[in-house]
Amino acid sequence: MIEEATKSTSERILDAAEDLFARQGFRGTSLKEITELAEVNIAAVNYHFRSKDALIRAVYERCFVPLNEKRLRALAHAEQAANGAPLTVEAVLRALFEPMVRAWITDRNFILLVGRLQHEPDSELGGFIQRLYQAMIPRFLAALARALPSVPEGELFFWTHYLFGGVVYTLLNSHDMQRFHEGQNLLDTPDLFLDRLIELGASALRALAPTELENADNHTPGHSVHEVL
Amino acid sequence: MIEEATKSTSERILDAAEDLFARQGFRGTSLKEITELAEVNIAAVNYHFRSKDALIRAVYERCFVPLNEKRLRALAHAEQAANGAPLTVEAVLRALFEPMVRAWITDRNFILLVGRLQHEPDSELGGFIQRLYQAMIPRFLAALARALPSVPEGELFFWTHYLFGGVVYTLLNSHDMQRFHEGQNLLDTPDLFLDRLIELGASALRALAPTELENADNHTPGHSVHEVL
DNA sequence: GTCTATAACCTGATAGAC
DNA sequence: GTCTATCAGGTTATAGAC
Repeated sequence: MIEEATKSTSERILDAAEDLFARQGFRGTSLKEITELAEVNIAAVNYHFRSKDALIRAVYERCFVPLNEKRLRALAHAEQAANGAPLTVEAVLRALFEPMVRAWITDRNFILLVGRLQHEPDSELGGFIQRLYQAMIPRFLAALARALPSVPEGELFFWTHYLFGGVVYTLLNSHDMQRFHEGQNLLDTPDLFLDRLIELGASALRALAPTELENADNHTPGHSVHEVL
Repeated sequence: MIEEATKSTSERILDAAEDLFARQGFRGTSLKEITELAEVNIAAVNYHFRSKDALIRAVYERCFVPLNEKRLRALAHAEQAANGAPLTVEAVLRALFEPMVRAWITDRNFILLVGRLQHEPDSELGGFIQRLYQAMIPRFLAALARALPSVPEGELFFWTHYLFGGVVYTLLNSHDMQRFHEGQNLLDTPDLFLDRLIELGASALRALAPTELENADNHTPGHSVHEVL
């Protein structure tokens, strides 16, 4: 996020745009502000990117593509370790949530940009991001369905989406913790937060199938996706 | 949301502003758009409200105050029914969530406006809304602490905030259900959604206190706050 | 590739007639 | 209370010199 002299003009523009879009939104940020923060000429945006809309898409692509790759790689890695056996719910949720939480630690812009997207449901940008997610969701849903075969996929999707939303909201509104309740909170210890989150999420999804036994032999709650990244 | 000829100019402006702010944000909405949708003169905004900022606060006040009143009234009603005994976790969560879900059914602008606030953390508006919530949170936290006395309040707040966030995200991104998974979903049956949500949330909060027994005598999962409104 | 200059337009806010 | 007219400034985008 810090503009270095070595970075190219287009990278400096992307850095500045990411920062300002995250904080102020798309419409709330002018090209003038972006180019001033990036310390480039105002005309450079229209030269390197075609328009403001194209710049927005470039910013999102740079954020989302690597994160979704990490998630899919973490899932593939867990499946490889399971050696053909169905994954535990915990393993699937960890592959889904850990990259996002780790990204949040190093770069809080990402979660802000995710939040911004909730208000662009019909735009061209929304469809663009939708395509990115649509490649990921079937993979994770299939893994969850193998972990909990007796739960209808529709319910699995609905409540995993709910749990996912809680993570986004919690990270997005992390200041609420200091604002409304003094003292330490779980976000100060992301590893502990992840463990508790996965524990809570897994028990919630398991509760959808009261009679489900599920194979618990390769249950590794402390296992981290961190090492594969 | 429908402009009627009988409504006053300031009400027409508030309706139009609420609609456009919800869809486009504050910075993304011009006074010209608002006055055109409201079918009033452009100068009327500065006459009835002092400025655009004051209009935004008026819109939020009109949305938030009644909802928080409903939540507090539902909690007070449940406590009255419990006759001095601690409430169940379910009863507290229902008082917290039901007014929001019911508001979402009739007016989806509200949840969009809530979402917009996540990106105004430092502004004067953020502080304004914070004061509204700050009146509510201690009341609900106290009720939860009575229901689960062995759980530290910090953890109760953190995970209730998480569960709350999941509701906001789910309602805000309700289109995801149709987008990513065909067929019926829980949001088509809000009463069932509420029951499942409260069930899931209560078991999640109870899991924070493994040794907790808790009084389950006035446990009424199907009880609705609807009748008191 | 980078700059200046400028076009064409929209913004919030206000003054003053009715 | 409601209107027109207008202010000073900001907006995206582009044309053309270097």
